[in-house]
Amino acid sequence: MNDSTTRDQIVEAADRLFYRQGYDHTSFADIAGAVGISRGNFYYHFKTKDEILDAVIAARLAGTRLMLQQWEIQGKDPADRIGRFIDILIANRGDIERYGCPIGTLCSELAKLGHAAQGEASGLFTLFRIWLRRQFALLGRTDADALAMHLLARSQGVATLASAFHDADFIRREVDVMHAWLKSCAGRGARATRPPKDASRRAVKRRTAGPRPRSGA
Amino acid sequence: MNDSTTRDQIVEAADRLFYRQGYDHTSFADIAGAVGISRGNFYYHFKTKDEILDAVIAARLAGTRLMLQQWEIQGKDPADRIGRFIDILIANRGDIERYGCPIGTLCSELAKLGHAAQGEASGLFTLFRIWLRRQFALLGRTDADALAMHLLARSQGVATLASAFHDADFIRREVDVMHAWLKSCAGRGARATRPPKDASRRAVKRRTAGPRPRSGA
DNA sequence: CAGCCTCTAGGACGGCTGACCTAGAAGAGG
DNA sequence: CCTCTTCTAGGTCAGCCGTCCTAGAGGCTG
Repeated sequence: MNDSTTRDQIVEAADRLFYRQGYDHTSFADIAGAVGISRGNFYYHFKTKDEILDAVIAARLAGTRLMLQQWEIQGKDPADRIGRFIDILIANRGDIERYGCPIGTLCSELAKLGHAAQGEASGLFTLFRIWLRRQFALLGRTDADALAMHLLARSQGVATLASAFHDADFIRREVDVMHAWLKSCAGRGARATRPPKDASRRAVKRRTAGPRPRSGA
Repeated sequence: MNDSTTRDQIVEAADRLFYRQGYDHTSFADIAGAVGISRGNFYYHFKTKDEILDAVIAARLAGTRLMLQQWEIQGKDPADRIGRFIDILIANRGDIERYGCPIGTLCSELAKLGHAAQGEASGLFTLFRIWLRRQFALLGRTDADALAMHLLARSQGVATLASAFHDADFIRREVDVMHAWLKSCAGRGARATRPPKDASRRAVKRRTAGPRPRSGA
């Protein structure tokens, strides 16, 4: 189990190809060609194509957990951390314009295929959802989960439309709008739903266990 | 040109199957089985699978145009018409929860396949974009196109997440937020995009759509 | 009747798919 | 040297794919 084993190369190539071509449309031959190994060699590392998908999802989960952990450390405050999430759209705008969101398009495809790994794929969204929920809760919002879902949905929509219209500039504009929205969210903390509730509820300072830094990768 | 010709049945079945299973994953045998005709019979009506896709997209375009025209007539004012667009999510929430948005998922798949019909598929979005742009312009907004794209993106994101989490109730909540946002848009004319303050609370009565709003979402 | 057109059924074709097997290379340890 | 384990290459397999062909049913016209 060295650093750049064949297995890792397969997962990496499959990850990239699943993103760019879709899972169903990517064949063993495609991955083999990308890695530079023979077709039949797959059976030693993965018994079925589904196993490759599971490994790809596991790798994405691990990578996402790591990223969120680093944001947790590097971000000055919750608003700053949420801003980093929004800025993913900017950092990846080239790929998003061409292939859409890696998570959203995978979940959509697996849903249409009726694939068993739907739940694991949507777990990628859940990772962001829980993380965002905590950040919004730290801002004093009692509707933190709804805000997390709202922001996730906004990002998804931007990715879908940017891909459909091949318009990376649209991403920039919507990211600005999202940052403005975030500012208005962070400005008034204790506001719960519509009516102005009393501010007796302070920011939830749950020191809940963060995402476990488990999962080998 | 009878009413229920074999060709129409093929297009109708293909439309439904492309939506539920995806274009690439739907075979001639699937469509033939749904219609109840033999596999080889396709070649008389459509020479290639791409031709079926073109016919499906053309049918969706025609249906969407008809729906928008009727909204134009039935809607009392621009804000009311835009509200009807938002309410597609409610009317189709069952399908959206299972299969996502018919337009967005088709565009995503065709983008990954590198299919030539990408442009025609995104034309479905353009239909809504232009129509929404006109409505926002009638509201006195100078940034009508940005608002149209913003609303389209919001709808797309809601559909994607509702499908990933199999949560139709999320659709209801976000639709309420969108209606609130629309209200704040219609209030004053020339202002820039205003984000929603709250992520929950209901404020809208359901509408009874005239034509079946089966496209868009 | 014959002739023509529209439409359908069923099968055949090459090609690609995922799954699977086996021989053997590469390396470690004795 | 040999043996064992780990890993790889190449090939085989049944099965489905989109495409395409042909025979013929059914209707209409003359």
